[in-house]
Amino acid sequence: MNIKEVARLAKVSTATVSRTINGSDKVTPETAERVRKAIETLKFYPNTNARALGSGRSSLYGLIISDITNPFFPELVKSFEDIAVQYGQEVLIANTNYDPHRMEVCVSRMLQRKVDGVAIMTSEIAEHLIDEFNSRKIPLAFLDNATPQKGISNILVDYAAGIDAAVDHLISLGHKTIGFIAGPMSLASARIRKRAFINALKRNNLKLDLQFVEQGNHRTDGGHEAMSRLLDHKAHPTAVIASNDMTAIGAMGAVFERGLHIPQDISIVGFDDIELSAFTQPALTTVRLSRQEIAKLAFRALYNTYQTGATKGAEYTIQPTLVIRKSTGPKPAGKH
Amino acid sequence: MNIKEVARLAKVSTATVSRTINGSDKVTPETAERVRKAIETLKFYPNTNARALGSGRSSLYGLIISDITNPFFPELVKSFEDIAVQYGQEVLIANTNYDPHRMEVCVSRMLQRKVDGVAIMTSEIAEHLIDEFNSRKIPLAFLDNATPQKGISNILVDYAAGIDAAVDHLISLGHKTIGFIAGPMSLASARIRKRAFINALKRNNLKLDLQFVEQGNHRTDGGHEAMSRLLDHKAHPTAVIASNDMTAIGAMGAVFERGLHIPQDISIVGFDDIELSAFTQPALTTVRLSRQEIAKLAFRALYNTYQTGATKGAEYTIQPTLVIRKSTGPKPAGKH
DNA sequence: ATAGACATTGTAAGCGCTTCCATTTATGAT
DNA sequence: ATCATAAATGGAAGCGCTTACAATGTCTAT
Repeated sequence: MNIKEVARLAKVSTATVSRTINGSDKVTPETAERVRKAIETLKFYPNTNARALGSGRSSLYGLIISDITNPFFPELVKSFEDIAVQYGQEVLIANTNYDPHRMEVCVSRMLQRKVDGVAIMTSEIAEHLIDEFNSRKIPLAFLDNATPQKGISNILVDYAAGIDAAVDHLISLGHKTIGFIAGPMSLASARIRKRAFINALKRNNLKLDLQFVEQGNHRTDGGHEAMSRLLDHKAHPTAVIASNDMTAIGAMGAVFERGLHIPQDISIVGFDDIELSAFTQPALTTVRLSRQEIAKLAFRALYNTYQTGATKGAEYTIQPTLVIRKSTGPKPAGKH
Repeated sequence: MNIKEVARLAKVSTATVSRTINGSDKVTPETAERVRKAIETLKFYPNTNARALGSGRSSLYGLIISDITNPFFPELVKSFEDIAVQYGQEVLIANTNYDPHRMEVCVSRMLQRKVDGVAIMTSEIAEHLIDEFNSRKIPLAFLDNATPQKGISNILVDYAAGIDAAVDHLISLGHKTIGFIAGPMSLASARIRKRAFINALKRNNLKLDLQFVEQGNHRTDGGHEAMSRLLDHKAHPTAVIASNDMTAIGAMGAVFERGLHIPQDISIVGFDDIELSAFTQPALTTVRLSRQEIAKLAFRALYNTYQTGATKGAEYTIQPTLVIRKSTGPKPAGKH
């Protein structure tokens, strides 16, 4: 079953069938109708591989993530696909599994499939791999690229604004001693969040006690351990901000283990607003980072760059927003 | 950059380059080495579209799911990809968004990309769409296909065994009045789970009180409401089994709202063991349904069928296993 | 030295589309 | 009626591979 058979049945040339499929305006409505009917009766599905090969356009956009089982990504993937579908494009997903070596495999897949653009939503990528895309003029869009390059689009997140909102919220609840559980310092975004926290304290004239800035790893276990250490201090903070939600969830577990209550004894704030966060007990107050917005901006940047052949990438900044749920409350009376 | 340039640089024909890429044994090691070096220096990536078109094999396997943001699926997707990679195959993911109409789009994508097989992990699919695959001899693998057909592989889940294990566990903890929150009756698997629950009670000579068999919807809100209704009974069950984890999580929220404690006042058991379940407070005891096993069996069935050209599909049964965490405990003293 | 068998490599015809260019047909101005 | 112009359609080359088949080279047995 191919375009030739359709052409035969519709009594037109293959060129006309192709034009009909692609919605060219150079086909009379009657001819188009005849072709469409032929396609229908033959149950013909145009071969994507042949189309891509013939046209030189794959209509495929790559999306490289760390790991689909990491709760941060599913919503991002879904949003990216939704917007791609709106533009009549398809999506190729690849995950690195946090392994720089696997990034090569991901890039290779993208290159072999001749994608029209790639969104890279995970940090580590070697310079020479970026070059592969550049030399082939394949548009790239990064999330949080620390060292932006000409021609590459970049989605920046205003982490500072998000952290500020969290700190302000806690201050408005009367908290004066606020702790922080940082993410891995190898991650640029984690470093920025930590710094933003320190700056926010300064801005509000709260004293910064470095023993209340603990180190986590953006996973639950790290959050659990860091919070345990925080609680070991006789005068521990009455509120703690975690660098991401998984950390916050781990931290909550540590609080419960000590027989303390959230938010009566201690308030917790996360970052990201993963789906899980609405279902913790109590529901987690967190700084929402809209994956939908990230996906939309990234896709549009890629699409526009590909279509216009632009040589310089776009740059966007996303504002996270505070989502107040049940894990934050007034500073407990009698505490400092 | 194409195979021709590689051939020129390596001073061989394109056929030899192709053979080298595909690991044919009809190439002298020295020649192969020369070709490989040429590929390396030219940074050549073979065009997947051309390969598929030329060979008639796409080496692509489709995976149709409901929605990647549904916590049941990410692990399934990951496992499916992992096993596919092991076999040197690629994966095309499509989601229906629970919309039968979107299923047509998914099928269309699969057909256009000429996939070598499709795993359908979501229920509703119209008969005529199945025919499209059958007539093209594209292997199919279903999860829980209620009406199995010749030529189609089927992964069955022994839901009854899972529910039995949950009931036995609760009985061993002393519970005598056990409630159940069912899933949507439109779902075959939900119907089976409910029936299995009723049978398990019978088998253990526990009296079945139909007012303790509530209706949920496999989402948190349904679980919440159903549990609220259950708790309205003055003599409510001391343990409740939910048809899936999302339901169980919603139910837990309802319990907390009444100021009751889990598992001291009431025990809760879920089904599926989604990632979230290990992080609820308390961690959810649940019946684990291994998505990894499902994915492996489905992929292997498809791959084998495609390779051998077999006309009859395989059938497998998966045994779920009880995962005991913290949401179940001894029947509260003084209760019936 | 020579024929036959076998291993390696090359030639070229597809695979199923898209699209440039040529051709045909319709339209309108003169 | 006639010709220029535009619109619709067709012919065919090409996209980058794979692979059947042909050609070449090597080696052994005679």
